[in-house]
Amino acid sequence: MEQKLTHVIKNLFDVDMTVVLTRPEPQFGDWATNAALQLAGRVGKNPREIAELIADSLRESREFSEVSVAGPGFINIRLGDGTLLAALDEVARTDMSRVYAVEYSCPNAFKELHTGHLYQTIVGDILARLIETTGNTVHRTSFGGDVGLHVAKCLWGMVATLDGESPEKLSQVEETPFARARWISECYVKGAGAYEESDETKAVIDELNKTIYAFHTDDIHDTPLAQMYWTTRQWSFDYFDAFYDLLRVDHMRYIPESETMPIGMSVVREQLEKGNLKESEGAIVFEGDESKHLHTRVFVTGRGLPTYETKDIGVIWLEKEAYDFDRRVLLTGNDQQEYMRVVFAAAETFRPELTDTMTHLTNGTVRFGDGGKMSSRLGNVTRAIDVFDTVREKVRELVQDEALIDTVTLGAIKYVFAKYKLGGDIAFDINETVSLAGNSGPYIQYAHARARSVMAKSDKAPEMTERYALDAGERELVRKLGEYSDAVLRATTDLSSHHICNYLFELAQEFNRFYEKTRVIGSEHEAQRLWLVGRYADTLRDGLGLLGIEAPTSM
RNA sequence: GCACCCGUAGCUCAGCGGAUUAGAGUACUUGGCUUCGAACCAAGUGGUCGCAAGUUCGAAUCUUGCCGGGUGUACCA
Repeated sequence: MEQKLTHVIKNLFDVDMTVVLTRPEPQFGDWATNAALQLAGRVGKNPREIAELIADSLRESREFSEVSVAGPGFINIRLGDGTLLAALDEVARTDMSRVYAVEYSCPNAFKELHTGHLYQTIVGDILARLIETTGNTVHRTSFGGDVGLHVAKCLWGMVATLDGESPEKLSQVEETPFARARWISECYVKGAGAYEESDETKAVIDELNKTIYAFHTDDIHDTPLAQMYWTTRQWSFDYFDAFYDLLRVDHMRYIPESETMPIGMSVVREQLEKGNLKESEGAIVFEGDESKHLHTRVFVTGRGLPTYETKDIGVIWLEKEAYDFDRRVLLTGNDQQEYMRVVFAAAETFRPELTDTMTHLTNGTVRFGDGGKMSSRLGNVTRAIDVFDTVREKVRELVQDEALIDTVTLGAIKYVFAKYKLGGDIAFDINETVSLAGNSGPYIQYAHARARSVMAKSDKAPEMTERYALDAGERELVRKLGEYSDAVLRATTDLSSHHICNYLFELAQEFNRFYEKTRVIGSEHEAQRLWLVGRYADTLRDGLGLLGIEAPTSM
């Protein structure tokens, strides 16, 4: 389409321009362009005049059933039914064939996943899939701390809880990944409290912190404390996997801090020698550039300990080594935006080939609705599992089939996180999330199931030919179906899933309008209409699939 | 102080490579199921797109300045 218009314009006015086509209101046509208005200045003619010339030229083609000029000079184009139907099979996806590292979720070991992780895991999973569908290779990674003060507090809490450095007593803890994570979390709370309360304990925990580092640097596995550490560390990893299974998302490679730290440290030593890092007040820092609004950040503290900057550099190096990525996409909370700018700037200084290969996306925080009854019951929920369980309880009231409860629960949760543009805070209203009405996951799932059920009721074979004359309702539906690839393209180029949600919802509404006034089964056009219903159901299924949401055939 | 993000209907949000009459959901009002799944559909109420200038034939969209909210700003992550 665009090319055809570009060609026409070139012929008429000898001007090269990229024509932008938009989807206007149905009353205007299937496509519209304001090219004539843009040309007016360059050609020195009245825009309506230009538009008429272009329109005349387009009218010669059989593809268009109607070309009109409206308003100040818009060209509205209506396609012939055959062309409209044929366009459904045109896929506007580009094969990029690049290698991507996509990093998201990033929970710390020895802690439970909270709401932010839930949001980020789901969004990250969708982003990775979107990148993959455009023909790229994707390596999913997640990065978190398995060493550090939070681990020391936790380990101290374990010792206190078990009344000694007794790894054998760990068998007292209930043997499921979630129960173990819960227990570890309780130990952390105990340790964190003790750390604040007494200076003596604080000193002990600080010492413990060093001991834990030594478990890695000196490869210590046999002391009772080391056994406790390595065992519960593995519990943490098992818990992450269990959670990702529960969410039915792809697993990512978990890269623990202990692994990136030595890499980061060696980069720091190397860059200190090259002069890219400087010593300042006893610390090793990357000096910011005022003109670029980059602030100075510490890479190694005055006490010789690496900061997260160093560990993050380590992750980048490790991923580059492991995957030789062409591009790297990182998803974090938006509080890390400025911090990451500095890390990226440092990475690009150290290794210029990385310049412009890394993208940092940020997500806002999940806010819970206030005022509603359900939200007050949720209270100050921050654990991911609590959100999951609460939504599941609500779904249980509405879905009878036990086997579908998790599917619908995940449909609701994933959709509500996917439907917002990335970046802003999102309001999480429990009632709206599980509501099967409105722009929600279950609404789309239900719409799909309903369409499949209509299909199942007929014994005729769906059939469509390009010569079939569409009636008004059918035509609207076909037009909307044709916008699917646009929505996917927008989502992949913007790396934002909300375009898909908006589209799927609009499509479902369009279908419901069609279905309301059009008889399918028993109609003389049954075969063609079944074909449309099938096409519609497939589109819903594929779109939900991109969002990582299953589309059951009945519910 | 400086930097970044945000400000669109009562609420939650799309739209922002300028363009035909600013859209959805929700809430509220009304109408529609003895016929394919009404978790639906139709109609209505509701907005000086934070404010003010500027660029343009044309600005929610681009520029600048304000106001308001959030976040970050050297040894935490």
